[in-house]
Amino acid sequence: MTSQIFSVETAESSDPSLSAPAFSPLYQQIKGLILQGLQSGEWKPGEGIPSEMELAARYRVSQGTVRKAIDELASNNLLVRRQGKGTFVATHAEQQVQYRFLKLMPDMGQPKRDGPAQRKIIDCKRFRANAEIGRALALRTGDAVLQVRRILSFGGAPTILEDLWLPGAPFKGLTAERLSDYHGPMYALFETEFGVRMVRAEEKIKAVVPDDAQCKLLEIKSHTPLLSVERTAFTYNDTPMELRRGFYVTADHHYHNVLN
Amino acid sequence: MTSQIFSVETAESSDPSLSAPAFSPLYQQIKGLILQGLQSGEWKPGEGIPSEMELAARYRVSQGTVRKAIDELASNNLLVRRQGKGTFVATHAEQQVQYRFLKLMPDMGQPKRDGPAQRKIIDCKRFRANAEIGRALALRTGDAVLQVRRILSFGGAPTILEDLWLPGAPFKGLTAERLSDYHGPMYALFETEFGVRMVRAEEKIKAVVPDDAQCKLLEIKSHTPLLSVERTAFTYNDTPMELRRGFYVTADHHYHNVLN
DNA sequence: CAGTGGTCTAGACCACTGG
DNA sequence: CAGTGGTCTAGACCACTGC
Repeated sequence: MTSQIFSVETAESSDPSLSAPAFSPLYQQIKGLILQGLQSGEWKPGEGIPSEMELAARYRVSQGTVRKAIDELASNNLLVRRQGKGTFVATHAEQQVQYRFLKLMPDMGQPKRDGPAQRKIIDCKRFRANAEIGRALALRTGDAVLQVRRILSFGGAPTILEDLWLPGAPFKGLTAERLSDYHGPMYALFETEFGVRMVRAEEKIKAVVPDDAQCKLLEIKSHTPLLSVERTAFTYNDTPMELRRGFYVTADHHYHNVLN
Repeated sequence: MTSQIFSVETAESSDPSLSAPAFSPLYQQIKGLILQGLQSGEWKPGEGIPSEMELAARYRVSQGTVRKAIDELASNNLLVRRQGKGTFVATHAEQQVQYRFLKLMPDMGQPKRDGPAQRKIIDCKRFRANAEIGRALALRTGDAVLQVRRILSFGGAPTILEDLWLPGAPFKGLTAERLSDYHGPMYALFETEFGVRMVRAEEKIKAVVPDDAQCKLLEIKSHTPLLSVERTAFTYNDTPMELRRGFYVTADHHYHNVLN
């Protein structure tokens, strides 16, 4: 079983020294096939995927090969392995860490945040993408965009003011009411209601001075600096699906990061 | 070769339901042994470790088992694999990314920073640890501590002001002159001159207002907020070896982070 | 108990590096 | 070319879960 099942790496041109050899190990191809199943919705967040033996049979490779493929997907947080039970599609819902992408922690106290956050939706409106939003979300200027503004409070103190921009098409039907009614992480709602799963994100962080509106909403004095956190979140295929600009009050909290 | 070479997991008491089963896979034990070699200095940063086959023979396990051990150490950035050449101890010197732990990027421009940073050592003095420093570095209050203050500039603009605290014992002989003379990352100097390798770090980030001294050193106006980045860096064994408090000017730069 | 993921082995072959 | 890491297989057994 050394032969390639999938017609890859066969692009052997007359001059192999030019252009890429394009060698791709079998397990990478399997990884790609599993990824397709995830994107296509064959297996939904929270559900289990077939056992390693089943997948090995389906793709006609050994168990060790699909194992290595799954290993990588699991280390990318796309799958979750549970010994004795199976392998499951990762989800933002029913996750021990309520906010996987929120790295703001209280200065004192446990990794567990001081109780669940209070969330208040301030605004939720549609408009047409300007150049900046369009670029960030890979849309054309003028395409429909949804903007959400909300405040998160910890222990009663307003701490995070954030604006979100979402592409209008995938999120058709999202309203302030639906956001307010939903209990649980926003990304979990995106999964269950709109079939959009956030997989990865990048953040750019700066220190800024608040404007008057921000001071009022966050109940801070005008000289209190804010942490500006601009996040782009991606679904499968590195498709950007959300732009988010958050302003964090860091009087009693800090952004926590681990470097390896 | 299923039997355990190392006397582990044999602690089978009369009541196995009580206390931990303490089962540890073979490859974890191998990982521990390799780690010992790294800590003890048997293999130094930049050097190569024995080949997988050699290690397999030495530890009396299969190649696949040491392979899995090395895989984990490599994903922890302790080792670097190079196909066809061997496996090497990771080092902060001779690394493509000059500053592995510095996540400040220019707003515009490549991931490559705008040329190498200009570094200026402002101060380097010894004193005795107060309670806070002692706690952070796992020292007793009163133990010798080294404090360094320096400024990093990018393209001529002072951008980072940072204070470092180091335990006095391992860094005996460190002077401002030696720091100034050294070209390359500070952590590389720590490796080659003091045998201290930084493996992991944690950062706590806040937005703060600068004081007068910081304004003068960073050449900024008093209303310019700063990013406060407090880092604890660890060697092997999760031993804290450095406390660092940096203040970043984020007018033209941002702290870049990736979330998975 | 059967089914799942997790470990370990032994051996074959491939891709890359350097002399 | 020999030596290294990288891939793939086949099969055995272990640890955990749930019925």
